[in-house]
Amino acid sequence: MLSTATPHAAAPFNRAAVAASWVPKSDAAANQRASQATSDTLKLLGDRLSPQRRVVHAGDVIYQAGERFGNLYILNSGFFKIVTVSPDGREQVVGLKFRGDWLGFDGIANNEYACDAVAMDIGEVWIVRYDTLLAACAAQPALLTVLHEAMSREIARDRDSLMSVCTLPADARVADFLRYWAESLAKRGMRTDQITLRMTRAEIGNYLGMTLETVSRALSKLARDNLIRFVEKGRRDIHIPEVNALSEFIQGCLAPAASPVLQ
Amino acid sequence: MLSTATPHAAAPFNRAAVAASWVPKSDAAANQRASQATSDTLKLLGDRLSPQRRVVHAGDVIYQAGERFGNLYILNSGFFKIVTVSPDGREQVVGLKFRGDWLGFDGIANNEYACDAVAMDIGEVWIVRYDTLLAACAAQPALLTVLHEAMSREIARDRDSLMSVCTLPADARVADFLRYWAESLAKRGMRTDQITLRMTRAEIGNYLGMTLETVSRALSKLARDNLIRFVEKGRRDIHIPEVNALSEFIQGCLAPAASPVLQ
DNA sequence: CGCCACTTTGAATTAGCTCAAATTCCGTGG
DNA sequence: CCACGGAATTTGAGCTAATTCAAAGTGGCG
Repeated sequence: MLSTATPHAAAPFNRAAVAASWVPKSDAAANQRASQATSDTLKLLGDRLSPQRRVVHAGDVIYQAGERFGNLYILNSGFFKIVTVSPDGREQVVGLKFRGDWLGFDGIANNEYACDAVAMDIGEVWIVRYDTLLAACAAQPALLTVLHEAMSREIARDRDSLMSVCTLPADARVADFLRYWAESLAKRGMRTDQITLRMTRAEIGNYLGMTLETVSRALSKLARDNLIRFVEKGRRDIHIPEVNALSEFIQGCLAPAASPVLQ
Repeated sequence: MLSTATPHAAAPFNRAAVAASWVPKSDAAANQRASQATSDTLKLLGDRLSPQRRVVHAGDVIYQAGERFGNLYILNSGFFKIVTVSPDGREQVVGLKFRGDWLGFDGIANNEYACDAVAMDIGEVWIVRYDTLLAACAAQPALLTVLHEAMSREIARDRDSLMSVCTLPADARVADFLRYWAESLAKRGMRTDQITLRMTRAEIGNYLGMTLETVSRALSKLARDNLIRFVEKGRRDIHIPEVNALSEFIQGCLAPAASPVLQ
């Protein structure tokens, strides 16, 4: 029971083997609770901060790396990608943002934003001056709680991202990406059976650490296996009959030789 | 000047080509400022919170995934790794912590920790009850500033991690890992010419998304190129004559065919 | 001193990348 | 309304970086 090497990366610890073939199931009740929580939080923020609102269109840049920090942004609707550029010019999509997510936390530490926030669709962001927010938090502890929870969620999510990139083979990474997107929608009360990817294959590949061709091949494979279906013309709309099936597919990628019956 | 494909992953954007061969240099003055800032912050926290202190030894677990959240921890000395386990048993080192870093932010959102914090050496952590901290922050805005800066830094750092894994080939990833470690020490006023890795090759590989053999080969190559030197017996102590040379090496991995003179 | 975990190195294999070409989609202008 | 052109996507074929498997070497610690 020593480190059973995973397909993609070594597993240097001994605990991995424990949770054999348990597959996490999407929990409809939990999603509904989360959806309510998102709405409640947005209502709280809207009421207490009465923030400035801004309608954005695909491609709009809310803030850019290097720009002086001052505002945090709350995404009321639409989809954003977060992009960083290394000093030597490498670009990387490092995060995706959905309704209820905050943008701009990265700017607090050095008083300037560390990345770009780019809208991927029509949407609305709420603009909150950071110092105004802090003042409001002093009077309303509930606001501070909400703020910290948002930062905490972002930290936890970033780690999941790293885990996916480090431990999953390409096909599974794409499946996990779709699962994540669908779950994100489900947690916000949006329909999850049919999703519209607002990213090109190249962007998805960049986010997942693979080439656009590999993304395309992975999607084709998922379609062949009936885990997804391309809707109509255009390959941006994807029908996912059963989100849980994606999780099982990921499992299958990890333990290709394990027979579930024997042993 | 359209997307010049990077060796490891596609570059889906056009901005990448701009910053040609600019290599970020380690800035001694900035490091000294950062070191002072870390000390100042720790002093502030120590004075205002007079936190409970705990000495830890290598292998000690400060908190575990699933455990009820209640405390944040401030690392006064020593080194920690942050490990997450997916539901299906994949383990992943998702972060490294140094003096002045906080641990436990991931627990705020769901009121339970999402990962394990494991000491890699002897050290001391300061224990702060989260609600106590919030109360103190209400009276001392400086504390809140410090808290948010720490969370912000963690978010930014996690993104750098993802960028490294997604855009760099294996050798460069290892070089970047060493550079990151050395820089982290430098920013805290510790000597950086000779560092002691507290991780096995397997752990480093896990953190960087590659196998232990690949880590070993990459380190051997770096030693062959005189970018690092193994100190004495034992391959955990590494001498880095010139941290900036590591950055240049990373550059070289990215643009193997680019001649710096021509064009 | 000897065991055991860690590391190194080699050889063969393969997942994913690069390069290339064909196809589809969508916006634009005739 | 339809033709056209550029961008995105798909798919194939070969190649390469990194993995897997294997074996030998090394060091720390009881």
